[in-house]
Amino acid sequence: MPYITNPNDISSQIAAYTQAKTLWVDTEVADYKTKKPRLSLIQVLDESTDLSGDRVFILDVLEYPDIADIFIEKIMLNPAIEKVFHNSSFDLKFLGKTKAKNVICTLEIAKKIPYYLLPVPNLQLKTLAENLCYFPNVDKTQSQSDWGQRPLTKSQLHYAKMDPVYLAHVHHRLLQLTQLINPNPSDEDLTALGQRYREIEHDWKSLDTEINHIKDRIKAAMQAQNLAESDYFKLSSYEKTTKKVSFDELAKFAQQRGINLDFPITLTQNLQKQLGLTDGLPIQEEKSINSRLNFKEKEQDEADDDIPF
DNA sequence: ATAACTCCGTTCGGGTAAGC
DNA sequence: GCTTACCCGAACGGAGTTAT
Repeated sequence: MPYITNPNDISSQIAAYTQAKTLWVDTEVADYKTKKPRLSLIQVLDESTDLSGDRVFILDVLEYPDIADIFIEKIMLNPAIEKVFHNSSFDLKFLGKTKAKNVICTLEIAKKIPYYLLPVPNLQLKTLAENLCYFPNVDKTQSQSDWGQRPLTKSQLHYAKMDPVYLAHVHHRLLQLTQLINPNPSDEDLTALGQRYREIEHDWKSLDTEINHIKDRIKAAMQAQNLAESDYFKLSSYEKTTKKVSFDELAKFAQQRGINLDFPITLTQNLQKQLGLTDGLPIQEEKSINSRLNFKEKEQDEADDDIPF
């Protein structure tokens, strides 16, 4: 685990990384609660199979923002290098913002995977590392420590080194799951999918209706008992203001003020009924095709009404 | 504290099926 | 054949999550 503090060494390490295909990257930020947070560390891993963190380089850029800028220019803005982060939107605030190219976010990937394939209470890196990759005892206690102090403690450096390791393994497993959930629709086995649907339909209906029933009861109960909070739930409410005006008044108003209100209004069935004949109205029709799944109750009997033998 | 993003609850419109 | 009930998707806005 090389911990590099010398600006020249950091620069040459950055130069070496320009040849990489994929980099797993994490940052630590000091004073993140203040108005002027400072980038403290950039941790980089270029070999996803590393389990120990031996190949992680920790670049200490706290005193060298210009070196961080070199990292941004040579690595972050380079579309040829794939950069993997967890919750990349946070790190990108310090590493190139919207100008960064070819950035992968494991949090975003994880969000796209349905719960039944990734049944975890949250999608924090620690949780994914433990549940998806079976890393024991992932320590996140240093996460909110003082990254502005020097020297950094041993456990801070250990924490900093391990994050890219977790990241690379989580990334690998997420890619596997992603492949699993994105089959080619043309190749799908509709019989197998239908059978699976039948298998779980009963449990799904039972659970779904019970969950909703319970929710409704809890909501009604908390409202009746005037509770904003119970052991398990918070009840929030907000006021919603909807402003309405009669169509006539609106038209008059717009005309008087010379306001251009030339935008289309949907003629709902209700409106059409009220209008009656709409001859002379330049109505534009937009057609859309919506498809919808309908279940067959039974296996269909071989049709006896369309095949004449 | 922040920013980006998705989730969740709600409402609305339109379409289909059930019921008479 | 007509009305009613229900379901689905779209749209909207607040809540929640994630990193340090």
